[in-house]
Amino acid sequence: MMSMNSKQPFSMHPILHEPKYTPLHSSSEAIRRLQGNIFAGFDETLLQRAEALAAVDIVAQKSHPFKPDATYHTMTTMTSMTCTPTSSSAHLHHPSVLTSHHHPAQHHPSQGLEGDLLDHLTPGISLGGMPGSDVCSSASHTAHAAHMSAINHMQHHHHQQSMNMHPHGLGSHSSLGSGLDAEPDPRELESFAERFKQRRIKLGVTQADVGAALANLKIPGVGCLSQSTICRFESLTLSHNNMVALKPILEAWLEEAERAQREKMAKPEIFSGGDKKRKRTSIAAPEKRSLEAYFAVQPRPSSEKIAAIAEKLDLKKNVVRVWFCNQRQKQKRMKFSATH
DNA sequence: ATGCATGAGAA
DNA sequence: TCTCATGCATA
Repeated sequence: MMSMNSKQPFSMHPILHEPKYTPLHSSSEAIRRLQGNIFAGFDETLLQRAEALAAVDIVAQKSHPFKPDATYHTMTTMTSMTCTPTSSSAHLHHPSVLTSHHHPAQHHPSQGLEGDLLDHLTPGISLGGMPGSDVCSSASHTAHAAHMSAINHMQHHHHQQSMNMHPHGLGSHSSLGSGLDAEPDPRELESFAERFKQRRIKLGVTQADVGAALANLKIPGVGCLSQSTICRFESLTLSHNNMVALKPILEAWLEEAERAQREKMAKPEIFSGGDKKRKRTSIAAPEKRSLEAYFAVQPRPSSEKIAAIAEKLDLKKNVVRVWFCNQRQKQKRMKFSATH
């Protein structure tokens, strides 16, 4: 409820780089690896089991008469990219992001299983036989044809600023010798996020407003952010690093906004005064359950496996691949993750 | 508030 | 190809 978006920032990626990296919840990664390793030898069994579970779920909840259709396409819209509502401002476009390095050495653990695992996938096996529910079928993937590219909004030049700028007071610094970060403290982040939200609301500003207003701060490398990102920041559903990187920026905005308000209050009474839309695939519940089951046993399926799963679920391979990517990301986010 | 998607950069 | 930060579209 709430959140009225009225404006959509055009936005570009701010380049928040972040030199520091917190040991990240080693737990999730460890878990991942563990799963991979542990299950390595039992793939088949587990998969079957996952399947079975998924199937059970399907049966148990087949309540809907039909499945809503998978993708909707909406296209054509004019691009109304208004970025800064309050004041015009074009921001720069920065390619870089906050990449923290630390590659978790991706181990593709044992993926050598397959063979026929996918053979049992039967997501749609509806035992109870419900005529009208053909759960997994209607995959109406509309062909996407050519997509992307050409998306170059205005701007451009400069690129750089890459990952290591600490000149400003944005992150880190003070890394003398030990080069370790400042406050990877989750508690601090959590409380800040909460205070931020409260103060923001007190100011009567929406998440979208905040995102758009960031561009007005003119912080080098920082353009506007979307309502989504602000929302995620407040709800701590961003990666730890992302939270750490965004905190100083939002903090700066908050102070500036409160300062401006005080100023206004102090005074007597002045004032007076497209194109194509992206389509969002909707994965039906049954398919989603199957995906989750697979994810439980193998969070990082090989390309082949992904293809097989996609086929079984009647989804596009890319959709399945992206789903796994997003699922992994989700798992790494803060909130209740193992870190707390 | 969240699901699915894009893109840059790193492996 | 994966990860990560982020966004559009939508519930």
